[in-house]
Amino acid sequence: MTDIKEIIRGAAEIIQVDELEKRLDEGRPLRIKVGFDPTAPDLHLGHTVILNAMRRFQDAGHTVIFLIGDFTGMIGDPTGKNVTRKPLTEDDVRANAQTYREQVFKILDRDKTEVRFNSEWFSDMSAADMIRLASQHTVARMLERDDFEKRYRANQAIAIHEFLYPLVQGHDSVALKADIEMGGTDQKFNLLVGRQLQQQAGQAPQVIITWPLLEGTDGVQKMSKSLDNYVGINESADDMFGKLMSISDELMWRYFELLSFRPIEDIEALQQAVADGGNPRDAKFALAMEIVDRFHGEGAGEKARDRFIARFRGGQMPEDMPEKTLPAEDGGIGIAAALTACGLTASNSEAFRMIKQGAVKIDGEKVEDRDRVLGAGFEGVLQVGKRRFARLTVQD
RNA sequence: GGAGGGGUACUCAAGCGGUCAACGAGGGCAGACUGUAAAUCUGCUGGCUUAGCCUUCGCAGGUUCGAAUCCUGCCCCCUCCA
Repeated sequence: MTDIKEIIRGAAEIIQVDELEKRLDEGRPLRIKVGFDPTAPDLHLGHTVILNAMRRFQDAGHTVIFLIGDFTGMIGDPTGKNVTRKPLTEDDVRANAQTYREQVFKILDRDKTEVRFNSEWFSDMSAADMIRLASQHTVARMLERDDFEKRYRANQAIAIHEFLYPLVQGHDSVALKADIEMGGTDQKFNLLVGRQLQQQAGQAPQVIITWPLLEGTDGVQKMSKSLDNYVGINESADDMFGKLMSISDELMWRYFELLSFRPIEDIEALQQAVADGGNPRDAKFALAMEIVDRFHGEGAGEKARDRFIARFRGGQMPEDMPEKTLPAEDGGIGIAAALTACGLTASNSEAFRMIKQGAVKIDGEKVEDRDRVLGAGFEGVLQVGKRRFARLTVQD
């Protein structure tokens, strides 16, 4: 039996702990519901925090319900920013769901996962039923939600349908008879509505477990694609490894807690080793290897680490890099134009700046002459900074 | 419907007739130092056929030798009143 402490490690909040313990004591497989937005199927490590928790429940013998909010997607969670959101077509939803499946089962146990759509019980719901659902909650209680309250006080618009979102999500819990619902800390209010609706429907209220939003590689803001501080689960092993190595030491422990499957004692041992003078880099290696292994298969992490070491400690070039062949004009091509054509710099102006700063190398040799011309027949590796490489051939 | 305030480069934010490709901060990139970490220091951060030239300050016109800066019209945002 898996230790409950292990399962809920890193959780932000549990409502109520004693209810959770009681249900676990019942000895039956619990139904754990987690809802996913059907619009953003490109997962990054931030999303995996909750997937990992789901997996731990599965390993302890429980059933996980992967709920795709296709009906809810038509409403759009109130963010205050995007009042209007393009409704998804059925085809979109199906395609997104497929992408989800492919990515999600890298972590979840397929056999212990129930994939459901909330359109199952909503698309046929009558207007009368919907109004009946709406009657189960009050405006005052809706306004308890932080962002509603702020917007209301600030005289900003709140559309009626936004009030419906928590109700719809809560009704999902009723329909699924969820024992537990998990979500990000930003979901707390919606999850609480589920508790209430279940109670009104005569069900035992679900236990709520919220998970922190993982910080991105910058260590400050939450991981998100738009902030470009994310590590995508479909990224190459080398990119993934490199990005993980670039996080700060402090953040590394956070990632260990939320992303690693290592037992807590192991992590504490690593922490102790670093405190005793061990190189934190080695702990980071362990973290990066574990995560690369998870998404690229056993052994991929070790290989990624070896390449990493070879490249950065030994100062070697990466094995694979973009290759480019350019035509020689008037017998050659200017270094700046070549860098830009290879995508290493955004413009010739930037290329000149980089050369001036001593950031440009050809086959490892620093380029000093900004007007250098690469003649026809040139073959070599262009480099800007530490990480941008391209292999270039100049043709006649 | 009325009154007022504002739209400047990735973001915030100065400038209010020439010395402005545009202060400063953040972010980003690069160099040094390292463990491709953090912190720190330094530089860069519109484009080009790059020691010169070209295009930028909501949009379109106008005044002027010269405008981000003045005038006119338009669009958008915010605040107060109805």
